[in-house]
Amino acid sequence: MTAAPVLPRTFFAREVMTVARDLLGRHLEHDGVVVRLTEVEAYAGPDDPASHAYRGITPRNAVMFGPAGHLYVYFSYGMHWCANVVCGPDGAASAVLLRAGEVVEGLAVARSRRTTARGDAELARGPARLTAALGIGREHDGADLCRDGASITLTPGHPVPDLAVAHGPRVGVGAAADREWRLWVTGDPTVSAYRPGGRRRGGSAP
DNA sequence: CCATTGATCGTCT
DNA sequence: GACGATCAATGGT
Repeated sequence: MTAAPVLPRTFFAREVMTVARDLLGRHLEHDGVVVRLTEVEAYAGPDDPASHAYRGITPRNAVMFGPAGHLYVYFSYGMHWCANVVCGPDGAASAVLLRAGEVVEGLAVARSRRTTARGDAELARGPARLTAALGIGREHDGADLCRDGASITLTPGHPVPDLAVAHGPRVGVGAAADREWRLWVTGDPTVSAYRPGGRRRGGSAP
């Protein structure tokens, strides 16, 4: 498909917010579908209460503690997969959650993987929808995006100017709500809806 | 358009 | 045993 160059590992081995900002507008490709990233969220390592790395290394989050440029894929709410790109120096355990994008190639394939989508803007609008549209799942946890011949690749795409980048608190996150580490392309219809963090519903019936 | 709720299970306490 | 970095369906304004 696209013959665009893959991003070098040095791109990912920088401070997590810097990488998150630079990921906007870039293209993520896998198995016949290309998505232009429109929304991302930064998560730091053990010092970030909202991060999966907050309580140290476990079997699930082990990839976060490894080298930058690998995919950290986790299982969410018993039915969805979400994908992060590991960032920063090795061991920093920081990562960027890929929250949403616009399908720019492979529309027919993406539609077949997302039959409940109401329109094309909804195909990859949300972290689990994005992985579904691209066909990314558990087998891609730890995938190296920088290796030559990688099945999942991040390519330059089209840069987004500073004026078009908005930021705010992370979606569905209660802890560290003051860190406005969610970045998105202003006004883009493929950006997901905001939902505040905190716990839903309280009581078990007596 | 907005708010609420069930689905469903790996992970960590 | 409780809790999610979520989604889709439902019912109301």
